[in-house]
Amino acid sequence: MGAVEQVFLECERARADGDLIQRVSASDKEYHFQNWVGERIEACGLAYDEPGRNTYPDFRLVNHPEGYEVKGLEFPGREADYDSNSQVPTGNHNGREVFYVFGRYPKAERGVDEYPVVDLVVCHGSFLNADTDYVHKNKSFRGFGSYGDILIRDRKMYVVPTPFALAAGTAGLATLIAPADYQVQSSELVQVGELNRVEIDEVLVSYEFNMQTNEMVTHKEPNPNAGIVHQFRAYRSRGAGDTKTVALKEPRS
DNA sequence: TGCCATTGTATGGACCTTCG
DNA sequence: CGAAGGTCCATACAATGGCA
Repeated sequence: MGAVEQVFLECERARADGDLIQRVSASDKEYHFQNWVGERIEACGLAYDEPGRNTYPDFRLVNHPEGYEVKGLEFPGREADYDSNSQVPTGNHNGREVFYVFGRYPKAERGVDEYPVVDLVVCHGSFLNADTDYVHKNKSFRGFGSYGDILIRDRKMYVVPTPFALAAGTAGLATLIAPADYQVQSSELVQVGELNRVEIDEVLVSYEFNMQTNEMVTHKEPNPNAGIVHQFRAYRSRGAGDTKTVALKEPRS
């Protein structure tokens, strides 16, 4: 069985069994859910490189060319998109397949250090962005301000639609979204939908910011992959909401 | 004078808050 | 609500300064 399949099924088992997320500290907003996913990978017996703060994807498997990027979201809360600061989502990074693990959990309550996973989506990175060529780079320069000593960071903060916003039928359940050509091996996985994402006609290649008018202009070029359809399939764990179908929502413009 | 420990700066991750 | 603006701070990397 493919590693993602194992990880997904274990996540769903843990969610359904009510294995709780443990808050690390009062101010922790990034490790609690990551740790929960780490325990799942561990439960699968998969070896991984320890995630650091600036590693991408968070968990990199040692014996499979595969990695998992973890995103925790409060529920109810922000649903349409998530901040992907300085990291464009991709389905392939350094020769590794990248899967995103989105998990939603209840809003933090004072004095409550354990809480359940409401729902989750494991999706291939290419579902969020099909491109693998773009290389992200932040640049900065000094010289701004009356004294010329202020540094400006051109820090691109990518804001990406969440799979919950992209695909209807994902709320309250656990869903795996994989490329259509991905060979599912586990009989525990039931297909619950097909999702086709179509590439746009023009891609953004640059932008300029005028600091006097605060105008920003973007420049586009024809997309060599215009019209290409990227096909995905949604799966659920057998018996766990496998009659509820998943379909792409109307895209936002 | 080369090595290492310490300090400083840049980068990146992950939310939160406010306003229209 | 969602978009824009903001906060916090852990790390990576660079610079500095003792000291054998």
